[in-house]
Amino acid sequence: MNKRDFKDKVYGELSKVTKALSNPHRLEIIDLLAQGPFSVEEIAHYTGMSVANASQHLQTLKHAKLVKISRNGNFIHYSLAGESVFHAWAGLRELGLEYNAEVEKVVTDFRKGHGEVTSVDAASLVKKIEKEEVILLDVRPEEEYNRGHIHRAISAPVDKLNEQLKHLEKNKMIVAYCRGPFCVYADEAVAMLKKKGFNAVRMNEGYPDWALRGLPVEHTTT
Amino acid sequence: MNKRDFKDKVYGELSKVTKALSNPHRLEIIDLLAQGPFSVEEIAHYTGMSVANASQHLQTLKHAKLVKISRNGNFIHYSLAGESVFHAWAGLRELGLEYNAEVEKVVTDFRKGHGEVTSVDAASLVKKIEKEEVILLDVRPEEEYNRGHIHRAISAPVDKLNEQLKHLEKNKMIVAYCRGPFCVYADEAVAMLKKKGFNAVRMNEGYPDWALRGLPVEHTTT
DNA sequence: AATCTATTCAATGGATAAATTGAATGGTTT
DNA sequence: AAACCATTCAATTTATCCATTGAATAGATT
Repeated sequence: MNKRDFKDKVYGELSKVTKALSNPHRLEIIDLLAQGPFSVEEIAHYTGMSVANASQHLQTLKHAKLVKISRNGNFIHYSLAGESVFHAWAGLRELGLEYNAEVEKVVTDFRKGHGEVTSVDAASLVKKIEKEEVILLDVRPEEEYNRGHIHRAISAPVDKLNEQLKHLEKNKMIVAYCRGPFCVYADEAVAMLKKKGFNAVRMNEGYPDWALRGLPVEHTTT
Repeated sequence: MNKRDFKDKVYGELSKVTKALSNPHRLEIIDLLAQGPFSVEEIAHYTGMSVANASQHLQTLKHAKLVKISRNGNFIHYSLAGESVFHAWAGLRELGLEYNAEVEKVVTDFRKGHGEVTSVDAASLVKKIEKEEVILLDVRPEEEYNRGHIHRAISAPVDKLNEQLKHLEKNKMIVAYCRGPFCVYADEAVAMLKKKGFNAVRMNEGYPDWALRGLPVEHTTT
């Protein structure tokens, strides 16, 4: 095998992976699967695709070795093939947020539309959370909280947040987090909390970012 | 802007970036530009494309904000738009090498074809290099060495390596590095050195990986 | 100002990707 | 074993991508 053939093969193989990542729906799927396993129907519903279409995209991701499957009764659950898939996704996310003004603009505009949602980063929160100087809310669906969440976080799915308001102290800062920087649950939660007079901000990083850095989490040992 | 529109916009914008990365030629260009700026003609020559075709791909990369240009006399030099482009590329590279058996197979097969080239990683070398227990050869074209290289590395372009052989000590281990894990210069150099009776290995990481980690380098201050 | 030259553009034809529809598959459960 | 259900496949249409060719552009040099 000569030099040129080698290069063609290497970059060709790698481009199979990047090709699988070159579609908005598939990126959304990757971002979702970073939370854990989901069935095809759940994925289709969450991403607003038809089941057949979602299935096709999942096949594409599977052939690129980006996701893997596991059967669970009648359902097939898809999840990321490994840690470096999330790692690579995080790299692309960062690239988008740092160098593509469009992406950043869309995100900040959306947050302004929700009443100036301000965000904080994980690093500045670790100690405050441990000392219980802030209240940490996990506003993802309860199912995802149960799979794993940040240490000391309280489950408060955004659509059931109303019921929990009375148990929250008004004088403590409230930090809401969800799936990641593009997840809107935290924005909705912060907007609602501020309307009710709470001092609330969102954390940019999601659960998977936190967990990958080895910061304290709680999860069911399986 | 509602939830769905927001997601469509965010993942849509991000997919423009991944789409730009979804072509083998463009990946090769990114990998090359990690070494520094190159003209269109140089890029075309190195990647074996026609100039017009290379230019088109470069336009694609430019629109995705992955590369930037700078004029230099009659030439336009392309380089990576920033550090997180290399970062994201490194993430994808790792993904390919870890989860895509094909990529790894191609690389190891190629090295076997060059007489069992063994490789070492940067971490294990830092101290040995500083103590001068090993000889470190930069086998990239001299031009790239001049732009920046690892501290204590000797420039020994693979096509001129022959002349330098007499100055090398036979009893020290020789480590060759080049552009990165997919760069073949180091393999060629190691194969040649071993044939002549030297104790040679290749380093997987290239100059940009080394520099990004903040390990000691020398470069022209511009 | 005219020429030179690296780079880009525009147009073409062939190849590949995406959403939709409806049918098929293959484990589960009754 | 039959019925069921989540998922996948096959076929179609539409849209987008890629390499090639030859012409155009826009800085730099003379």
